[in-house]
Amino acid sequence: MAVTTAGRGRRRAAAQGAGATLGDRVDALERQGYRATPQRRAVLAAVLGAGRVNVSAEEVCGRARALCPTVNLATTYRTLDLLKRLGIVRRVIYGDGRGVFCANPDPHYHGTCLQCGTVVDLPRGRIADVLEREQRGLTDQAFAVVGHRVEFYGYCDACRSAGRTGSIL
Amino acid sequence: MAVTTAGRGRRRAAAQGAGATLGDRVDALERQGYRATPQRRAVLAAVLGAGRVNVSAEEVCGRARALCPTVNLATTYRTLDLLKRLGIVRRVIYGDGRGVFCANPDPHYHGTCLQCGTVVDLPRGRIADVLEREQRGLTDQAFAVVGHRVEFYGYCDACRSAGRTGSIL
DNA sequence: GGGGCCGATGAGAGTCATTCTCAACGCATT
DNA sequence: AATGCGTTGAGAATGACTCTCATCGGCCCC
Ligand SMILES: [Zn+2]
Ligand SMILES: [Zn+2]
Ligand SMILES: [Zn+2]
Ligand SMILES: [Zn+2]
Repeated sequence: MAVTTAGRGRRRAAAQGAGATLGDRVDALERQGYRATPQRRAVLAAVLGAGRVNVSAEEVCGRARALCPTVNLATTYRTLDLLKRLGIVRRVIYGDGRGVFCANPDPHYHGTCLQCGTVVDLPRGRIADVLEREQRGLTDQAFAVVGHRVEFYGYCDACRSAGRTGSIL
Repeated sequence: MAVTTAGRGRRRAAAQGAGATLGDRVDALERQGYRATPQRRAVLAAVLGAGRVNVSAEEVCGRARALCPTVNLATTYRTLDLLKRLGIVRRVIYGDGRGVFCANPDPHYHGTCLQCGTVVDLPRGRIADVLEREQRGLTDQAFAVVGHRVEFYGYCDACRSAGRTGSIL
């Protein structure tokens, strides 16, 4: 995959949602007044290309360097933070406090492997509305609940087939 | 509150659950072969005395020092980790990756204040079994789900009455 | 009632992810 | 060419947490 500067403004305006492409995110970036530098394109491509498995900032930086060798870890953090503010990526914290990044625009959950710490996307079921109903009842005079977050844990394919069932928690 | 060395072995054996006291935890500690040193008693008292609001290791250390001035931050971490292994405290990670400790033995949820980061205990509703049913359906060939964690977020009393509604996330 | 044993401790150094600082750079505008 | 400004790389700084190691304090045995 190569990162080019082509394509500005000649794509349909599918900025958000499941069908959004790399170019759409570049457009979104520029529409908000940010420059789509080679570094930012590379970070964007790296995090979008990670697929179902979520990636740490360091991994994103490594993948981005394959597309633009000058990408620096500080720039990676800066860009990921920018993308987070624009709603393009999510930052997920798992059990031991490390952060990973997810560019999946569809509503979904996250599952953390108890053995190796890998964080994968899981399809969304029908929990959300139950949780939303519940969270209204949780509000009392000491705390007003406005949202929630669910995290599942278990074992990834690699760890399961290797018979590893330890726990990092 | 003072931390004494008295009471070993002359309390009823209510080691776990809602009615457990400081002394019960001391017993549990010694029954497993660990010494109930003044430092450990102080850390235990500090984390038990925190109430509904969960506390960071540094806060625990500060509170513990009021009971035993020699308590060190390293000892606080060591003791909290020991208490976690014994099931006496829980470590909760909130949105920005910081850890807080909770000694509430009853099943309950945690709510994080989006403004100040305070983590409070919230009563458990009837979500748990819905989630457990759901998590079975989430298991596929790429990930085996074995558990889950829910975290609510909102605004604590202090921030609400001060009209602060920012977000640390 | 002194000596060894061993778990526990304090102080400080080390680690690791993340953030900050600052001089240099790219690129557009004059 | 000179100016301006958003962006960048390198490295220092931060902050939560962990590790190392010399020392401490009971405890058992003689
Ligand atoms: Zn995701
Ligand atoms: Zn795994
Ligand atoms: Zn709690
Ligand atoms: Zn608050």
